[in-house]
Amino acid sequence: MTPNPVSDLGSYLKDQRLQAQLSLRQAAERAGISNPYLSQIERGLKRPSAEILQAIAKGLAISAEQLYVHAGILDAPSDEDAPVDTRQAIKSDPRLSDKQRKALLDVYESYVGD
Amino acid sequence: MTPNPVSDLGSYLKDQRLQAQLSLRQAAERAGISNPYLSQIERGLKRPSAEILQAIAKGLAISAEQLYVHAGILDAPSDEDAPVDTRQAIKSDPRLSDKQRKALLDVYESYVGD
DNA sequence: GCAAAGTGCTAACTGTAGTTAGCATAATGA
DNA sequence: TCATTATGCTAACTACAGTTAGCACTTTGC
Repeated sequence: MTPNPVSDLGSYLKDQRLQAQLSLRQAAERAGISNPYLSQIERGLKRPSAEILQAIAKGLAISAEQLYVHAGILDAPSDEDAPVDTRQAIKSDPRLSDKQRKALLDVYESYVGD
Repeated sequence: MTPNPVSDLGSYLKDQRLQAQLSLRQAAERAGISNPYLSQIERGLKRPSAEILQAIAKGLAISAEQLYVHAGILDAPSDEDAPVDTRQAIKSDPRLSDKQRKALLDVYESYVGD
């Protein structure tokens, strides 16, 4: 079921780093940590502190909350606190043109199947 | 203005513990950590890992997010600026995989600029 | 062909988180 | 009065997070 959160954190981080087109050293420098350490984190050999995680998240411009969840440090977003419905948010977003709104909704629906 | 988050964490924790009518040892046992360590945390001598923080939070039945913010580990609630934020909705949508989330965010961001 | 620079990795070290053992004081109760 | 128990604290240790130095392998450019 839920994959090991700690070892999974590594591959998640690596994924995000690659998607951001960053080398290990570049990402490490952005996060202000050493590249061997980031390497060890990505391979699941070390479990970074939350401070480090936050720094990495900032460096990769991704959500710290997301990272914490993957690190098993924060409990998964409880469905009970009723996160805003994404579809609804898109529909009512004033910053989107109608065309953009439609496109974004299409992408979203293709993902969640509906 | 904003007090030092790290040293402030200690007094915040102590406050919460006293409000819960727990002795140091009781709180430590509930959190599954040693009482000297909790003592040092409360006095700002040690900075606990996020895992420990989470355990303490659970023991005191308080919000882990709250604690993380006080620990300076999580940035203060960001949704103040945009009440119903599409970006936020996408980020916290449990139906999306991380890849999909990233992709959708990329599309959205390309639309609204930011 | 071969420097030069970029890739990720290993080894060995340092610092600090978190431990156990035990101290001093204050409150309870026989 | 004196043992007992709970309070928080200090000291000394262990484990591991995070460091620097440097290796082997590709890729780029002259």
